[in-house]
This record gives sequence, structure tokens and C-alpha cells, in this order.
Amino acid sequence: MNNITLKEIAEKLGISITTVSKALKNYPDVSEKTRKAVIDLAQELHYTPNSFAVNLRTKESKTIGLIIPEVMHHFFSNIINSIIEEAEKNGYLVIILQSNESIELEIKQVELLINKRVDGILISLSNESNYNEHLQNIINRKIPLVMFDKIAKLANCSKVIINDQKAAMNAVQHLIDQGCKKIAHIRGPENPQNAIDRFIGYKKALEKNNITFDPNLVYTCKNVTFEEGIEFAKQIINEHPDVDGIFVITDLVAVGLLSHFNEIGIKVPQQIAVIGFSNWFISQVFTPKISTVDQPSHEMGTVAIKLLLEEINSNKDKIPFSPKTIELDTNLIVRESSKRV
Amino acid sequence: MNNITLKEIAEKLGISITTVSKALKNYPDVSEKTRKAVIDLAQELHYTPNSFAVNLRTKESKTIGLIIPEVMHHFFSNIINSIIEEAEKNGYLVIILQSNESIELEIKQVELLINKRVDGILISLSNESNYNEHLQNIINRKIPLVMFDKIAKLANCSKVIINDQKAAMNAVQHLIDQGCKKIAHIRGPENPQNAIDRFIGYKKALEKNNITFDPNLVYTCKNVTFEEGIEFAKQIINEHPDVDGIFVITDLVAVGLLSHFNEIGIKVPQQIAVIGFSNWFISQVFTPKISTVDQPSHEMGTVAIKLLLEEINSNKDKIPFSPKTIELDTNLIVRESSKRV
DNA sequence: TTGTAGGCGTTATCAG
DNA sequence: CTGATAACGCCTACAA
Repeated sequence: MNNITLKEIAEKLGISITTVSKALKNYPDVSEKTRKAVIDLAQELHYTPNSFAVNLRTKESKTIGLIIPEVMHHFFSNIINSIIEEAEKNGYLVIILQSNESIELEIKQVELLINKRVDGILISLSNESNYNEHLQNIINRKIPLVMFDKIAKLANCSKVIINDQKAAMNAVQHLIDQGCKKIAHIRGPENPQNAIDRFIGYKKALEKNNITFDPNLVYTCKNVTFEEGIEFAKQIINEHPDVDGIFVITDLVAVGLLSHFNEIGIKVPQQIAVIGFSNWFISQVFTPKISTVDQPSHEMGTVAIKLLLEEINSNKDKIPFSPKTIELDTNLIVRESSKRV
Repeated sequence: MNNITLKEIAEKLGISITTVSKALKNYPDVSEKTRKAVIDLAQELHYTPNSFAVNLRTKESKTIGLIIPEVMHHFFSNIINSIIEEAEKNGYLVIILQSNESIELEIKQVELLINKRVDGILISLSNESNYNEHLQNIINRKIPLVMFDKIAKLANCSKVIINDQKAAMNAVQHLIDQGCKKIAHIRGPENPQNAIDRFIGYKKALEKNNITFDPNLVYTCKNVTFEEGIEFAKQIINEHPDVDGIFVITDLVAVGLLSHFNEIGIKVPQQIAVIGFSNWFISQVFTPKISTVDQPSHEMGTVAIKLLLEEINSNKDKIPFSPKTIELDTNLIVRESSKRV
């Protein structure tokens, strides 16, 4: 049952390895008879090419690397889904690594993937990452690279993103439309681009509606967790009891927030209207159902890997490839937590 | 910046490839001076061994394959986490594939992994799988295999499981202790072992308490989804309005169930007490908070990969390895949905 | 139409 | 202590 090689097939058939190889790869210069004999025997013996040898010969691994900050987040596990699927369709397998939002880990993992000689890398950056050396390194080595969701603006590679500013603006505008006058923002960490953009969107919406921006109403997550949501809920009630609307960086944190509000009997949305981001599954079943911004996670994964494969194939054919940035649409989803009818 | 080989280092230093190789691998029979020269130059040139060549030579890929039914499920994304992490610690990378609960896909994916020549395979079976040919195939080829959570009892390989029967019995006993007299069970599909075992546990608990088992009170999920939960809620209310307790195959379905109960105003746990399984995050924030059985997902992943690595290493050292089955403890978590104090 | 030879980059054996 | 040589399995000019 063990690993059949071209050599063994050749010996059994009394022909050369070359001919066997050619027959199996449908080269034109093999007689019909030989070809059939080879193919039949190969099938009978369950021949499969030794991928190690093929890799070495072709310098391709038919493997791509995927680095994400956190498998457990709804948005990312959704994306993994589509990436794996699309990769498989195209004959690629996916090695997944998790940076845990740590740049140190991310650096190591990039190195692992480079050493593994994956054919391309998909990455969503950790909160600590900018366009650092490890990422430049990938590009310098001409390894196809696509960033998605959490990107480094400066990087000269393909990117798949949403318009975080616009999406945030719409979300906050919605709160204002519901009559909110004093809107707080629970933002993501200082560094990542999407946290920055959502924060800018928040400010722009206020500005547009002539509401003066108050930095004291901005709370900054460190870890973007459920627990932080609870913590900020307490703080807000304490420091700004008259806040009547909150825009939250992501649904998970909003869930923490609302859990606390539920517990102490604050009425949502009547007293405080809340909107999250990313449309986690939990938001549609939580009480109250949580308003949010839907990100096309599945599509984002698919587009990202398609871009990557495009670049891989261009390189193979020696066609020049220019990085593209693709922006996907988001969708405001209004549910109970912000709807004041 | 491109790929440095042993040959290049050897040429620059005017020594043989062999010596370079030995120096880098700390063979004892290289002079200190040569070793240093080699290591210094290698570092300067950022030499990393070509993994394709290493794979071919050593017949190892330092890669393991992981097949799971569904990335999106809380339990599995949790497990992915620990597997990736533990693998990385030991110098292995993980290729992840998703069977979508389809045996057809699973078969293909096993084939892909075998052809890729991964060093070992971790699998949690699809709902449609038993100990079928594709799994036997793995074992026949002497590729180390560990099954976890959803296993095939007959397979002669290592397994990591929980005691589903016992856990289910405890859950149902708890409902009985809360005064439930007529307990329904929403079970998983017919085939998978854990659905069967939980069902058996349910029956045993009834038996032990002299409650006659009524097959009409058993509802069988096809896809184990939130939507099915809603559907069964309707059916149960319709067909057995006097049911006062429900044991559900998994929290996700329980969430569907409870959403419907909330909507139509059925009081949980007073009218109907509900307990789920797997301790999804959502269960601790849902209203009412959902009682459940905690599975040690993180530990399960860690134990599974450790077993796999143990087998891989035994094989390398030609030490015989006997498959082990490890059973992990579960934990009954009582929350609002079943607590009738 | 078939086969020979060389090479991908590394490692292991064995001789010097 | 060092190096020549072969082998891992496959692919592809080139020759016959």
C-alpha cells in the first residue's frame, strides 16, 4: 500500500521513468498504447505524485498562509470559512496562524510562512502592527500578499477593506436621527486603522450635525472584549449619566455594555440607544436585539483569496501585477437597541 | 535578497557543501573555526533551508492536517485555537479543512491531506461519517491519526472524547431535580456517536427516576441550527403543551428554542426548564442565561495534538505506539434557564 | 516515440 | 576534520 513512485511504475512496465512521467501528464509524444498501460497501472496502484518532489521541482507549494488576530471572533471565523473554501476550489490548501493581536507573534508567524515557502500570504493585522519590517520583508521577497480588514495603508500590496469611516458615520447619523443628543463612542485601540477610521466617522457625523465633539465621551478599548463592555458601561453611567446614545467598535463589546444596562435596569433604547459593528450572530438574539453594521465577511474572504491567486498566477506567467484595493459595501442593520420609533 | 543555498555559502567560503551542512547542524566533526565562519555567513545572508528539499530528504512535512465539520461553531473555533498554538510550539504548522458535515467533502479532504503528505491528521467527523474507507485508508498508510469529539468507535486510532452519556444523564437528572416531570429531548442527527450517547444518557436518567420514556418527546435535528431550535419550540408547544423540561443537543439550538419561548411569552424556567450543551459564549449573556454542560474544548485540542505528536515521534524512533483513548471531564453549569430555586 | 542525463537543495554514508 | 558521492522523486531539454 505504500508510496508508489514513477520509478516503480516504469520498472513494472519495463519502460523509462521519463515515458511514465510524460504519459501521466498527457504529453503528446507518447503512443496511445503506452499511455493507456501507464495510466491503468498508475490507477491500479493508486499512484499519486510525491508532493515533496513536485514542490522542489516546481518551486511551488500549492499552499497559502493565513494570519488572523483571533480565530474566535465571529467575523474572522466567518472569513476563514470562505478562504478555505475558495482556496480548495483552486487547488490550494491553507495554513492558518493566529497572532493573538501581538505583533511579536505575527512577526514569528510571517517568518514561519516564508520559511515554509507558501505561495502567498493573506493577513489581517494585529492591533499592534503597522507597516513594519516583517511585512515589507514579504513584499521584498516578491511573495504575493493581500491584506484584508485590518490593513496597513502604506503597504504596497493588494487590500480588501470596507469604508469604515463611512459606515461609522452612517451608524452615528442613525443615532442622531433617533433623537440622540449626547453620543458616546467606545472605540478600538489607538493603533489599528479600522479603529481610527471608525472614530473619524463618529466625529464627522457629529460635526455634520453641529454637535460639538467631546473627547471625554470617547472610551478606548484595550482588548475589545465582553468584559471591557461591562466596564465601560459602568464608567459611562458614572461619568456621563446623561449620555443617550453609544456607538461601539464591535458587537461583542456592545453585548457587555448592554448586559450591564440590563442588569441595572437602564432602558435601551429609550434612555440610551446603542449600535455596534460587524453583525455578530449574537446580536440578533440578544435582548434587546442589537443594531449593528453588517460587514460582508464571507465576500471579503473570497475576494481576498481571489486577488491573491491572481497575483500568484501573474507571477507564474511573468505578467506584471499591480496591487489593487477593493472596497466592499457595508449595511446598516437597525434593530431594537437603537430604534425609538 | 533571494534564496540562499548551501551551495552558495560553500562557494563563498571555498569549502564543500557537506561541511557547510554539518556546521549548520552542529555536527561534532567540524572545526570550531569553520563552524563559526559558516554560521556567521549564513546569518549575514539570511540563509534558511529550503523546506521543499528538506521535506523530500527527510520525508517529513512538519505539517499536520485538521478536518472539522464547521469552523463557525463556538466549540470548534475554540479547539482550532489550542491546536494551532500547541502545534506551533512543537514546530508544526496546521492545514485546516472544513467538511461542512458532508462525508463526501470529508473524503476529498482526507485525500488532499494524504497527497500533501502531512505528518499526521486530526479529525472530528462529519455527521454523515462512520468508520468508512477513507479513515481506514489513513490508518492503513500508517499516517498518525487522532479523532476528537466526534469519533468512530471502531477506528483503531487515538481518540479524545468526553463521556457524553454521563454528561447528558447529569443534565437530565438536574432537570428532574428541579421538579420536571415531562422532559423532552432535542437530539442531534441519527448517526453521530455523540448524539447517540447523549440520547442514551437522556433515557438512562429517565429510567433511573422511573419516568417512562416516550419516543414522541424526542425531536431530531437535521442541521443543528438556530432555526431548527425555533421550529422545534413551535412543535413542542403544539404537540406537548405540558412538557416542563427540555434537554437540547447543543446551546445554539437552545438559543433558537428560547428565542421563540421569549417571543410567545412562555416562562423559562417556571413553565419549561431548558438545558443545553457545550457552553457557548452566547449562553452566558442570553436572557435568560442558559444552563449547559461545559466541554473542555481548549484542553481537548491540546490533548489531541499532543497524542498525535506522540505517535509521530514514536514512529520516527521506530517505537511501537498503541492508540489511546482519553476521556475528559465535563461540568454541569446551572444558570437561569433551569434553576427553579 | 522513447530514453538519457542533469538538476531542484538537502542530508547521510563513507572514504580520505 | 573534510569532502566526494549518492539518493530523495520528479521534471524537462536534448539526443537517439
